[in-house]
Amino acid sequence: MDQPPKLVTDLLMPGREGGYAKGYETRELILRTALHILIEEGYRAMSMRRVAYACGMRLGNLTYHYPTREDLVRELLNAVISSYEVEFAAIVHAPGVPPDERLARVCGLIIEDIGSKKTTRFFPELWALANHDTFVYERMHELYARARAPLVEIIAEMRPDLSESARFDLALFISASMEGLTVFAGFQTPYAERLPAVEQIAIRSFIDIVRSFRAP
Amino acid sequence: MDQPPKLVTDLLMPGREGGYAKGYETRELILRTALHILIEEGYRAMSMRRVAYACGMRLGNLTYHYPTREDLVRELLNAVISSYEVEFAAIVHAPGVPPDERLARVCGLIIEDIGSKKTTRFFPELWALANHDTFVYERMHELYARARAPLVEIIAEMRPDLSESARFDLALFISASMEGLTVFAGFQTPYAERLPAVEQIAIRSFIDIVRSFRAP
DNA sequence: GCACAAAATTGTCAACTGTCCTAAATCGGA
DNA sequence: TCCGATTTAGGACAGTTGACAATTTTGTGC
Repeated sequence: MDQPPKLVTDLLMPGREGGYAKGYETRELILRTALHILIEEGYRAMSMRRVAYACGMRLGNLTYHYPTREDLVRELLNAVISSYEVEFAAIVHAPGVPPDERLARVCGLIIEDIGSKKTTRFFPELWALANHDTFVYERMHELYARARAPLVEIIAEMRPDLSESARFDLALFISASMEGLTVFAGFQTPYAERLPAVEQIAIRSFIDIVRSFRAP
Repeated sequence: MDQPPKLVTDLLMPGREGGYAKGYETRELILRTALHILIEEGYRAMSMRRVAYACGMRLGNLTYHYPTREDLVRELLNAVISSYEVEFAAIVHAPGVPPDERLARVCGLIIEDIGSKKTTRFFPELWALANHDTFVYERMHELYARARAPLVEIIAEMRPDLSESARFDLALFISASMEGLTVFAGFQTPYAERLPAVEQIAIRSFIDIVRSFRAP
């Protein structure tokens, strides 16, 4: 029932500018620990002290690196979101494959990622936060805009006859549709074992609707 | 930019058994206020004192009706989830309409509900909570199972040739697909104004995939 | 080895949290 | 109207929270 070991880093630190190497490592430990608590016990449990003690350090030390809780949350989200952004950037460039197949591959990757513990746990927290925090809201939708971009491109190849707006709506639907699976077929959800079957349905459905869509 | 006035109650109190009418009204006020805070400011802001003072009452009074915070949260979720359950129950029974049309109607209702402030704000909180709280997890998936039931029925009418499992997977995909729209095209989200367009795409896509699905 | 910045530690602060308790006020049925 | 059940007020409690100041330890570059 455990998770396959993830080779990809689930957290991308911003480049170190000045400061000692040790401090940089400390900050990475802090963010990694904070993420761990967020995933395992939720946002409410992710207090400054909780993070500090889980790091084996004192509160004052934590507040030295991240003066306020808001600073910590901001940097944590930035680090996690950045890790997705570099992953997506790597996927976009895969030429010599027909667009249908590329669409299937991209969607397959995204849906399989949804089955991972980190994604299943992290994003619902993010969605909830985005409803009440402007910074989270903007950063999150910035990420999703990047994640949608490849979809829009592929759809444009498949359906050059469609308007830009229609293509966007299709990509939006496909993207949102996949994200919705998180709650129902994500890690340790009731229908986690149906994820592969639903993935097949989803991909077939997406290709169909892109091929057959007619503007109203 | 405001919400059209909702006539349907967004919170269904459990039947009053014993006690004075006053106490019953107080409990309703408490739950309604707690929901309001949850929607407007998030789960973290929904503290006992915050709820009590927003109700214009003292903390001691709140803890009389809901001794612990967990009691309050449990009852709040039950009340909100129940309101959805009675709505769904009303929709199920609408005979004399072809299944495609019924599928379109049910999905249309659900997607339009996703555009409401209450739904857009409440459910992401629920999803996040469900990841770390067994009670919320079970109650939430109980709700979704009921919400999916009509879909499964309609799909069974449209595709009696399919296996039970295949029908379920289709319903699961359709249901999850719609829920995913919450984050992107829900109330005051970046693409809220695309919700009607995406609704058309979604419904067409759902009917297509149910009609054309072939077991692997 | 020195000087100094960076890092880490300790302790304190007011504010807030959930829970519990008792006394007073209020309500509804007899 | 009166009495018991129900509801409310008010306070006390221990524990937690985020923020901050003062201090010591550590590491780096010269």
